[in-house]
Amino acid sequence: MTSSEAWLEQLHDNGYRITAARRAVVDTVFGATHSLTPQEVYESARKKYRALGLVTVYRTLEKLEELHLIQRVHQPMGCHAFIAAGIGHQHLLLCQHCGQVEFFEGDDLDALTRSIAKKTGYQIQEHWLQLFGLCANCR
Amino acid sequence: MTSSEAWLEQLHDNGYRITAARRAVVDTVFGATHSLTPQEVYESARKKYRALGLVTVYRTLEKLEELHLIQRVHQPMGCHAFIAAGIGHQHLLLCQHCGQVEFFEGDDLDALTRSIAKKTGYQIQEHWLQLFGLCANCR
DNA sequence: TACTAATTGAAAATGTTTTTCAGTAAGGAA
DNA sequence: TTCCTTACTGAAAAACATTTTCAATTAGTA
Repeated sequence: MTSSEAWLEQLHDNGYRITAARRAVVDTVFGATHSLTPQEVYESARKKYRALGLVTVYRTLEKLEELHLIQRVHQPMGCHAFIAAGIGHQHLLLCQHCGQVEFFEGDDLDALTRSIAKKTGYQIQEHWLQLFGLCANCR
Repeated sequence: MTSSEAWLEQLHDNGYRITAARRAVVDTVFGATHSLTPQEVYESARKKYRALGLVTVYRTLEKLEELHLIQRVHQPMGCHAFIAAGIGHQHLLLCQHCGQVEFFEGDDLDALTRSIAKKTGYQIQEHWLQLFGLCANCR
């Protein structure tokens, strides 16, 4: 089941209720190919559910992030946008022109990590890797 | 010359004036081993120059960033802190316990980049890599 | 030393996110 | 179905963060 219904089910399974407001937010963020700020989610989701309040957008995004269904996207211009989360260990690839977001996996940073750990004395626990460029359409 | 004087000189060379307020901010950020938010810079720099205003901190950080003397640090908890910039192509290593920031270089992501470019059709132009862990003292 | 334009801090304005609150409604239990 | 508890809602207010405005000050050159 790969649809926004699965997200709603996840919310329900975690004791959260399914409401019209949440449906609108979930439908908006699920399957978006660009990252969206709370304000952008609000504007878009309100087309589906007119009475939606911005506060509910913040609250719903918070819960979706907590359940790892969405994740924050970090960019030079700002870090307030969200995108549906990748599954497992994945990294982001961002188009600098149109803003499209893609995931990729298969980075092997073990050698690098070991080398840095040895050099610095750090015990490395996590890494962030993000690529920026131009997507097939924009190049 | 590796001192905060060099930063002041850079400011001067770019047509900015050197003032007591700027000295206090520069002295605070230069050589800090942890990233600092504007508020933290303000609190610390005010010990050196009591009359300093928060607005001037924002304005000075803006100029230092513009001259690539400092850079923004992105973290899960927030992206509003700054640290003295690395020289050339360097990446960040952050201690999750004490917040210490270190730089490292020598990442070779060419193979990965080429592979992702081929797979996705992207023309990759830039990358962000950041490692998180525990520093020698905190582990 | 004098002058001009950049810089200053305070206050106001703007923008974003969180909290408060009273009314509403989801969804399990009967 | 109906009832009941409790989560959820939007609006307004509050809390924060950042930027703009402005009149007074001061750096740095002529």
